[in-house]
Amino acid sequence: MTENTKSLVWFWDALDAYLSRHQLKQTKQRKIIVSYFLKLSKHVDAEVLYRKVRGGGNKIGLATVYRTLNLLKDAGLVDQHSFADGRAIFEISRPGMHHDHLVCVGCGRIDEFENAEIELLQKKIALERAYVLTSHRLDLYGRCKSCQT
Amino acid sequence: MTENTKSLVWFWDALDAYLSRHQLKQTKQRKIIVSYFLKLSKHVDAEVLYRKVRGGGNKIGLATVYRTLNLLKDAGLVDQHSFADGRAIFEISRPGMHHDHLVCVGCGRIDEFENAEIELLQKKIALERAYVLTSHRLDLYGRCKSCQT
DNA sequence: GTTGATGCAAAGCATTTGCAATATC
DNA sequence: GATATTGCAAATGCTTTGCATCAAC
Repeated sequence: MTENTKSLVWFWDALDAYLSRHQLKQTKQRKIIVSYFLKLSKHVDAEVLYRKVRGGGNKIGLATVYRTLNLLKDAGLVDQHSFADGRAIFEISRPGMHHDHLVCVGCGRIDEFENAEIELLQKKIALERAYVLTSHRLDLYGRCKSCQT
Repeated sequence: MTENTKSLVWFWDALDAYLSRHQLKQTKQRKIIVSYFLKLSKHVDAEVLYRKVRGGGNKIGLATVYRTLNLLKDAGLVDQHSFADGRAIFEISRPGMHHDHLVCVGCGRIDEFENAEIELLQKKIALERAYVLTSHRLDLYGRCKSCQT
């Protein structure tokens, strides 16, 4: 277990709890995939994760990577987010800590931000239009410092 | 020419100009597709437009609908927007009049809104992170009045 | 009669699914 | 040993593309 994953014992615990609670099985591919997922920084995309796993010498199918990611999503442990280019990224869910993304169109880098004022304004807008909000998506696209020629 | 399209002469003019400027041809399928596009209200999706066109007794391929929509997009006459469910919608571009969307997860209805304060806050955030913004996307998902059981 | 446009079917892309083989409980 | 899981390939849904045929200039 690496430095990185060591601090994420809660994640493994929550996953174990979810698995037994749903009589799902603890398999070695799930362990491998999850540990690579945790080793990658935030904003993991399925293809990249798959390549990392394969690169580590494990012969696991892409479908299993997707299935595992979906499992984590169902368990409420990760959030899925899809960007304008069609790819989806997964990140460890930090309940109550909502944030939005700033995506660099040059290098693909993703930064996060939170803004309470914006959230408030969104609620106000929904209220005015008589919508009951379930979620929202705010992505800012632009060039990060190092991609501004 | 219907009521609806009559008021959109500028659209046809701009399209004609674009076509000749790029030595592209004025075809009957383009005319048909565009007139159906203009007849549909805002937020047109390719599949729906295709069905309308076919419903009108025209045998035009789906690919041509997509090609025409992309042409309009290249001409700067329509904007494309894609929602969380993967479908894309096209709408007449109203330069300078940026707006965001409120999407009903129940019936698929789409409302629009603009909020200068939010735009301003976005600019502020980008500035703080040293990003040069190129675009953004803000979608609010929820249930509209008639979908609140 | 060039050159661009169309229709169709095939290809892409990211993701999901069916199914027989296999690992976990 | 029952049942969930895997790997693979095939299927998906939306959109694009290749190509021979056809229409616009």
